[in-house]
Amino acid sequence: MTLTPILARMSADMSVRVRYAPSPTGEPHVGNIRTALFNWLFARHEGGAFIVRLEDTDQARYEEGAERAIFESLAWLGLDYDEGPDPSDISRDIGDRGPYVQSRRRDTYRRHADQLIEAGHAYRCYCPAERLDQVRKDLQRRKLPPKYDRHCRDLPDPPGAEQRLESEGLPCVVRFRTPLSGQTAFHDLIRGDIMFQNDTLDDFVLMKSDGFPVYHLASVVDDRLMGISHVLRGDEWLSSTPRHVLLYQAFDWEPPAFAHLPMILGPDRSKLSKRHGDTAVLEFRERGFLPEALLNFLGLLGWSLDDRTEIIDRETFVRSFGLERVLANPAVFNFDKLTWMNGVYIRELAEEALADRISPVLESRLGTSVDRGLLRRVVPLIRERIKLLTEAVEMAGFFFVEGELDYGEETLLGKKFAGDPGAAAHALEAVLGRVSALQPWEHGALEGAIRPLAEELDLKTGALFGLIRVAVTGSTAAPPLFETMAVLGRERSLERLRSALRRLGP
RNA sequence: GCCCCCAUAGUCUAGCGGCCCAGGACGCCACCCUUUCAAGGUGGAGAUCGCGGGUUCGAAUCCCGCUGGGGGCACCA
Repeated sequence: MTLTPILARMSADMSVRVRYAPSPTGEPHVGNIRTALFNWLFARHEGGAFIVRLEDTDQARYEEGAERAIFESLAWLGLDYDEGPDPSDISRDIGDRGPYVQSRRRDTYRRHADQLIEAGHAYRCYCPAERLDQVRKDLQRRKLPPKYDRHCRDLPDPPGAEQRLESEGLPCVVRFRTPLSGQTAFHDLIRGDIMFQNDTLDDFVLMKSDGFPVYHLASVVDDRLMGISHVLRGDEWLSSTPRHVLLYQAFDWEPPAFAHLPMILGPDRSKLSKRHGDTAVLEFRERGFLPEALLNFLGLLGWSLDDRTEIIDRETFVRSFGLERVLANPAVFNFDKLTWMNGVYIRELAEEALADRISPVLESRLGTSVDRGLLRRVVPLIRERIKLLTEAVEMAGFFFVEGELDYGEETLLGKKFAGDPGAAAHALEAVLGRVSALQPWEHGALEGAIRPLAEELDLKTGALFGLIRVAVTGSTAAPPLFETMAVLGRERSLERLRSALRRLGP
């Protein structure tokens, strides 16, 4: 009876707890969400908890609506979390180790900063920004590392000096008193043992003058208070990890396990960012990517199942994922491969399911409502022809629009009838004559009626079919002709053939 | 400038001392299928495993150096 809570606590302490800690400074991009994915996979594989924490301690960089984009990106990819802000109301929490929004934890950070000051691990710094800039510039000009010169580290001794400065209204920051010598080492689950000389570090800021903490303090305090067992984050954090380890030591806390994930690079091999184009997660949704395809692709950036498996579903990922197979080297985001993979997923989707995905895309792009029955018949014609949902617009939009199609005479005539509109008109008339009263109006009958016509007109089948194709679809690339005409229906097909004829003039 | 990380084809990767004069995938090329476009099938080009030293009977695999690339060095995260 007394054992139960102890055992429960022990297993809770030993269980895996990981977090995704984005800051609401914009829409999450794919590199960022890959970190979320690996955290999620690790948590799910280990049967641990996946926690989301909003790191909104930079008022200047805050962007309106960023939280919504974060939650939407996670939801779109199906990365559910166990603890974090309530997406429907950020002022509320899911889970009992919150708040999960750092701006609501300010007194916690203040308390911990004070604690460090009292213990002699931190101090107040009154240097104005201009002085810091000056110092930094000087050092850079002298080709020296741009570090804070520790001007306030040991301020004039008279007791009360600090208070005096404060009462004079001087703003101050709190800095960490970094050891001047020695080294700080830690183990990275992906890279092994890493060591830094303390004298290469400087007295970094813990609390800003606006009362907000800086990342280093906030994340360490939160990771500790939230019971984070493993910190899986991007490689760009590797060089600030010694600072974090030093903080854990100053607090006399056991640090979590660290694993620095390889970064995702743009085509120019620099860290992926907005300037590489459309890298925002939700932008991929706009462009017609399937979340399961993006997830599959991202899961394979820096991790692999074996030497040949490319298509991996969510369950297999969860079952197989492990840090042992995470690579240390960065990966360039290969857009072509993602697009190919998206095509694979589209083809694997059941027709009904694919119709569900395509319908809203068509409706928003075409600006009309899409008839479900018609769409259901169109899907089998295009599913092997599109790699992106948005391609359904070009490939099959003509099924859903009324009125004249938008194409020019040059397209209609193509190479085969170039300069000879008379012959094209003649062929179209022949087709109309042959097909107007055709019974039944279906694929086989249409082909049976039109194919022989080519020979009768002394035309290549390709030439005749091509002409009809443009007339009926408005494009030279479309689904198979007779199926298309069958689905489009007699009236609309004939109408479009007549329209093409009219364009060729008398 | 200093610190740290990384290094197999254009790209993503397999490889953890002999099975590899290196396997898979995207992309590319050719052919087949074919009414266009795709999808599919077959075949192909493409890597002196960044370079140089070691260790070892034997190295893509271990060690060292170099070079190259990336990241960090804010009152940003």
